[in-house]
Amino acid sequence: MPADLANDPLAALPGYALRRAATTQMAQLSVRMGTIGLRVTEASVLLLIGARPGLTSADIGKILDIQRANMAPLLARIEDAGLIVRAPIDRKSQAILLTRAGETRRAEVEAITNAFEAELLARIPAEHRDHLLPALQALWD
Amino acid sequence: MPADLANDPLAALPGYALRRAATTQMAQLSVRMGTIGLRVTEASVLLLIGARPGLTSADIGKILDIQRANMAPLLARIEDAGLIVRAPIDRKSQAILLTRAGETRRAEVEAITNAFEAELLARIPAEHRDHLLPALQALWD
DNA sequence: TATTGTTATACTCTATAACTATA
DNA sequence: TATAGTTATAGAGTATAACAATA
Repeated sequence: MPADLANDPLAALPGYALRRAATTQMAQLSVRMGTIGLRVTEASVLLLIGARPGLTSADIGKILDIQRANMAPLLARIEDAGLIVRAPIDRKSQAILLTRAGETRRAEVEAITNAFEAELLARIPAEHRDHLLPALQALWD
Repeated sequence: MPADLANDPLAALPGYALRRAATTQMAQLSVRMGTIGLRVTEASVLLLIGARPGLTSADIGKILDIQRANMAPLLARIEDAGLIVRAPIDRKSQAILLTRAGETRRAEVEAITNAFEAELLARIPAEHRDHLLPALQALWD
């Protein structure tokens, strides 16, 4: 059901609209990432590692706002899938790097992401479009 | 961590910013609703029932995009808390109505919501502020 | 002392399937 | 036949606490 001011008194609230827009869009992105066997969070990690190889698990968690405790099983899944390897930095930390298969998968994630982002922006009336990203960035911390 | 274009290549993606902004803001709203013993979804139901008394469980679910199966335990919780009652419409459907205690709680939800929404908008640079709601509504269905 | 990586655990939201009863 | 309400169940994201090992 699209935003319906007449019947839904919550539809006029930016915070509520933010939640509804995010859940709807993320559900759609989840379906697309599912076609290549990835969850959205796993896909976001592949994009980050591709852009910044050598980050540690803790680094990735801080940047993507994922708790260290939740990074462990996430990395285990994409490692089991052969997409990443761990290179020891010292006896405590490990750099996360993409494998060849991981780089291939990352490129697929990038293609899906670019198409998704383009379609998302296309849905927004032109006069509002360029304001979305800066407005959202101001709400994020 | 706020949006950081230099270190987070995902920060320039509107869809990713949408997710981050929504999770951050909803976590904050969740804390505030928690002070009156409610979850965000429960609070949204109280606001809707207050504005449109007599809706059925199925109606509420369709408007708020909550599955019928998930409405059952949600309504059971706020009924057990004495905030709503059910009035039979026929032998199959029930109208959901606020009790006196429910109306009091709804007013508290409204106050929290108004303060939250005002603070949310205040964070957005003025030139972008009025564009957020229409942009989000265009993404929601 | 602080940080890394990990395990265990729990809560919330969301999703589907299946069932009974009634419109 | 379709809809209302419910139960059971599972997947996903998120959160805290606790631990061993190392910086």
